[in-house]
Amino acid sequence: MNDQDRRSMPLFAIGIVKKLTELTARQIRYYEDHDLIQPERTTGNQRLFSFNDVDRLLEIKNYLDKGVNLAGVKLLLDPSMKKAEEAEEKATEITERELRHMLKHELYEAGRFGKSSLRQGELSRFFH
DNA sequence: ATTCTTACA
DNA sequence: TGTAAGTA
Repeated sequence: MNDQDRRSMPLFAIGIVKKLTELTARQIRYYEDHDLIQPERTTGNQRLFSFNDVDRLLEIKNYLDKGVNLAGVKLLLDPSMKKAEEAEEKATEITERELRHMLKHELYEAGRFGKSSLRQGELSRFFH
């Protein structure tokens, strides 16, 4: 078994994830409803989160703290966002005034790092 | 004891 | 988002 398999392995119940991310169960479930994460389910319908899910939630939390709304976070975490211009259009179209001003410039620079660099540390430094 | 869904403040 | 209710 390789690292990727390990990172995507369904291991933690929501109670663990709450402690790890300091998010409420309400928020975690809400983000799932909005397709920002897709945790596995046990036979009893209980959510099981992987390391990737936890990292993802941490990133979501960071963006949210920076003032980006769900629509914006969704775009930032979307693998299809390879070009800043593309994301910029969608962002301004969906979240209008919220992201338009702030995200315009920052997404442009962030986009220059490409998909693989759209991770926690690297991109977050653009959001001040 | 925990988590889940639904629904209302 | 928080929280209450009724379950699984």
